[in-house]
Amino acid sequence: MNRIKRIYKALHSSFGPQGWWPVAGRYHPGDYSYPKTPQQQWEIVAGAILAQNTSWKNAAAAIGELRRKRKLTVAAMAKMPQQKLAAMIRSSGYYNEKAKKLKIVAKHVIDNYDGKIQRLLKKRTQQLRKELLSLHGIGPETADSILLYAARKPVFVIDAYTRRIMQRIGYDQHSYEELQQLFERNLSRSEKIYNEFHALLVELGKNTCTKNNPECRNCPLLPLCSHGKSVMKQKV
DNA sequence: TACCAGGTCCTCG
DNA sequence: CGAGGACATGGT
Repeated sequence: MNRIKRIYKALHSSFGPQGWWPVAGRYHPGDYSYPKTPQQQWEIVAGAILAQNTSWKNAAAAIGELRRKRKLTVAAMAKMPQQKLAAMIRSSGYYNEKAKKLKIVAKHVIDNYDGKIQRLLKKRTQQLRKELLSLHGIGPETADSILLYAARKPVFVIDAYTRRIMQRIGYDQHSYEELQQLFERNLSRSEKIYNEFHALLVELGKNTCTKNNPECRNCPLLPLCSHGKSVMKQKV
């Protein structure tokens, strides 16, 4: 078994299934049947934008507010005044930028897919990826999150946690594409595995492999990590 | 008080 | 290319 697979196995054994992406307000561990509806697909697309460089808690509060006000739909966001939308998603931070981005994507779906998000998400993976990246406000991580979690395509998502963890373990890849290829080349092309793996990396990055003072003592990757080993050696 | 959090865009060398 | 700044709230 290669090193990447060993990392996955160690994380999965330690943490168990994560149940990403949170849909309908909660996680669904071990249940890969989401999203079940276009409404839920859009919830993931919007969530991916709202979560940009922000804690999930803050993004989730914005999603909750949109749901409460019945604005968590393509049609509602496309026609709502940007300023009004911005006020509703205030908790997610960068609310003016994000309101603009949400409207751009919603309008794109209205103008090109009759407002049906499922039509957009049904396109072939690479074509869809390019189309998403062409929209202002959707970069590689957001595009790949949409591909993996909303469209359920086998695309590995790279985020800040993944970068930090892989760098500490000892990998020298640094660009988005390099890291993505590292994972995709060493794993079966499986949407479920990519889904769980990314979620597990986030779990590790949030609670153990933190930016400052990582808890290497309790890290399931300690035997596989160059940083962890040197830290533990010094501790003695 | 600072720093961090499930990025992206723009500008400048 | 890569570095640096702007965008902004809520938790510790």
